Amino acid sequence: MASEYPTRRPDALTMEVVELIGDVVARFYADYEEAAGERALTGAQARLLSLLSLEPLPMRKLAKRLKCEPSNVTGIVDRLEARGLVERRPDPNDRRVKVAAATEEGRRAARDLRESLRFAREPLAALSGEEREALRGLLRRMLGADAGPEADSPA
Amino acid sequence: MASEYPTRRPDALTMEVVELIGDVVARFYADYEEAAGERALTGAQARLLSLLSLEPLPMRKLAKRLKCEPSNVTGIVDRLEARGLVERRPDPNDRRVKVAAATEEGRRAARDLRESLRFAREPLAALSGEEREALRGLLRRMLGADAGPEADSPA
DNA sequence: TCAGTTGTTTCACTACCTGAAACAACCATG
DNA sequence: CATGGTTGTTTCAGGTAGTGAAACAACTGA
Repeated sequence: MASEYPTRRPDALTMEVVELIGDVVARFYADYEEAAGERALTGAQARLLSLLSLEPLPMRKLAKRLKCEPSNVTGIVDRLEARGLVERRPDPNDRRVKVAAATEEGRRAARDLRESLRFAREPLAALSGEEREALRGLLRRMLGADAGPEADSPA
Repeated sequence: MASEYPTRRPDALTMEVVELIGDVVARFYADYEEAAGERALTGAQARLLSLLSLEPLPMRKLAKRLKCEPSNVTGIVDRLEARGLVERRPDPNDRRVKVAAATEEGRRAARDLRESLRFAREPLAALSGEEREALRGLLRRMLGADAGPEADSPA
């Protein structure tokens, strides 16, 4: 699936774009952490809460989505639960599984967070509507290209 | 300098682009961590080493570049130094400061890492040269828009 | 029934990260 | 040149994130 020539160096234009993407990533990441921090959340907590604000998920699936070990999710959910942002529910179909769900307050916090992403407004504001559409198209193709590792439902 | 109406919700197109950027960020970040991991480096170690592969830097400046506390840098440099990838040198002009510098092996590791970023090749490979140029332009404008916080030299 | 599997947690361990305090070296001023 | 303030680095305590192994309960299939 991967490149046939893993050591071939990309051309200058590609390298420059990679550099720029790296900068954007750094900016976005920093802004995200800061927005989370303003709500006394860590980045990991914010990411988990964002997932749960869409739909409740069992611990196991949370771990898969966050690409980490289930034992790690336990701790993050513990801390969010202690603050009343998340709760654990039993799964009626399988008494082993605990379904983590955002509470009303948790959903509110997640919405707040999403809407406060400064990065969304400021740098993007420099682009016209047409340019944003062009950017959307390019990003979609980048992401679609290597087919996101969606090994989720066929588990 | 920021938006006048911090709570105004962005339009749908903007939100979608933000979503896509988020996805790109997640992909890039994961790939970066993985590439680092393959060389037995953590993400933080890899980022610090990348900086030092360009030029030696005093601890204080490293902290500024990494946007973290100097006390944190101490530990990361400690671990890299223990592995021979980085060394601390005295600053002839100021006996208080320690200048961290990548060793030959450290520079090699950083170059390796940079060239192995899969994200550089695969998703970008889906774009034509023209599209890459367009993307470069858009990213540049996004980053230039809010003037990167370059409070570095006037320190 | 009972062996194997799966979902969650606990535990030990490492790394990251912050803030406060210690310490050395610099610098300015009297 | 003494001395007090500042700056650069480290140490420490404390909390979060992350892994991997082991424990445990509950499910599943033979």
